[in-house]
Amino acid sequence: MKQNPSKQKVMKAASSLFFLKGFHGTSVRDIAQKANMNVSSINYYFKSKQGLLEYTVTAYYEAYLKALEKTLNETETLAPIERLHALISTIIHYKQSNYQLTCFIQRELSLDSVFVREMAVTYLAKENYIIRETFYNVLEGRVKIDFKNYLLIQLKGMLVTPYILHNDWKDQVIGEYSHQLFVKRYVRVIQQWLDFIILNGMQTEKMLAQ
Amino acid sequence: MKQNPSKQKVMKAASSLFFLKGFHGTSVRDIAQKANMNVSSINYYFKSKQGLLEYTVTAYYEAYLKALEKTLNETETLAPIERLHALISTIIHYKQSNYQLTCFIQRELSLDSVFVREMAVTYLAKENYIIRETFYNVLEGRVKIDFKNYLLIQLKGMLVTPYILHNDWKDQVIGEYSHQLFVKRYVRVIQQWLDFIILNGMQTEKMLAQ
DNA sequence: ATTTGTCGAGCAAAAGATAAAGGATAACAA
DNA sequence: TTGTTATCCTTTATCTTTTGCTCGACAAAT
Repeated sequence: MKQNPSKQKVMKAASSLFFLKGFHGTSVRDIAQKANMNVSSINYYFKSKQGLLEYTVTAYYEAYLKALEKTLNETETLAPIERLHALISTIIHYKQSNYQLTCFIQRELSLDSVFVREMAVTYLAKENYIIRETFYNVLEGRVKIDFKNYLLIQLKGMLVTPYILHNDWKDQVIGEYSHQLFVKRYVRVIQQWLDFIILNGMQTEKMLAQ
Repeated sequence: MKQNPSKQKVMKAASSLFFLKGFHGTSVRDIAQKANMNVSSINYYFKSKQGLLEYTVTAYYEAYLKALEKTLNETETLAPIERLHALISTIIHYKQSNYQLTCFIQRELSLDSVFVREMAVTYLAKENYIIRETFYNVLEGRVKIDFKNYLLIQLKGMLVTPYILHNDWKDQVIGEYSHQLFVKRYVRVIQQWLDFIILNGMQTEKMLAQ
């Protein structure tokens, strides 16, 4: 996937601005200026502003899903819980190494547009499937079906929280903040929660049944 | 806080559209059309599009903080954990009863603008203070300081997750979905997590210290 | 009769997009 | 070497639509 350097330059500038101002809040002129590039060049490469968005987001998700599948393949022999741990680690690593795009996409995904719906069908469904199956394999027999949903959402929430509350986050973790350290610690926080879920599944379920 | 009905009509239409399309993705004409109202009237009432935004968001947060403080006052005599439970319940209730605005504001808060920074200083700081103090009172002596941060973020993440992953959410909870039931269940999921944190504080801390 | 609210028309700026012309580069033939 | 052609990229200038907002007229209410 070697890329045209100009194209890359535009995508980088766009990601940065989309992250700060949102898609509609960013003009093609802004992007052109930030990338030291001409407006027409951007339209030449990406056809339109929408095209730039689609190209960038698609590239993000293609690489993301590839990473998830790679992890699944490499952990086929491991126990379900180990596999889930590995998957979580991969997810957080990828998101962290594409920080701005992750935040931007997460935000934009909650909008209502044809593009978002297309992404949902093409990529989110797949991501959801992978996470769900891997997670449910761990829960197997420990928790009632209708309660699994809540736990799954809780897990997914943890996977996106740092990229939504990123303002809070930076305030809190200031000083010791670094990507590596963050990833290491946060992955462990999630895994800790997981272990709790597995051990206490039965009790939790009882409480909720009221 | 009795309001002008026209003003209310505009705010309702705006909330709905901002929720779907975002602030920059919504034009004043869209809002006017949805509210069966003239563009000029909107500018008459709110001075500008930005004014409409500020008015709406401010009203949201004023009522929100008022609700939080009311809960704090009403639970002064209770144990810290009970107090936190009550606070969480109030938060989720309020967010759920202003669903679209909650989703919209949560999304827009991650943008970079003077308005967001103003909101952060005026309201988010206060909200954060309330949640943090109430939460830390519960953790008192159970967990090391630098680990508290992670737990606080995790808690805050749970409080916003439903309003960020609302697409996933509706897919998952379909059928049994209703606001009351949701609130009841979700609050309990969080409280369950809390109980775990308190009981296992020491162990968790050890694991993370590595 | 004065304040308050509503409306249609329209302006000026911004934003998305395109057209057309001009390099640069490489392949190829004279 | 030199000239021709084709392709890819960049730039300048321009077009069109959208958007935020105002103005002045008119109506309603107090």
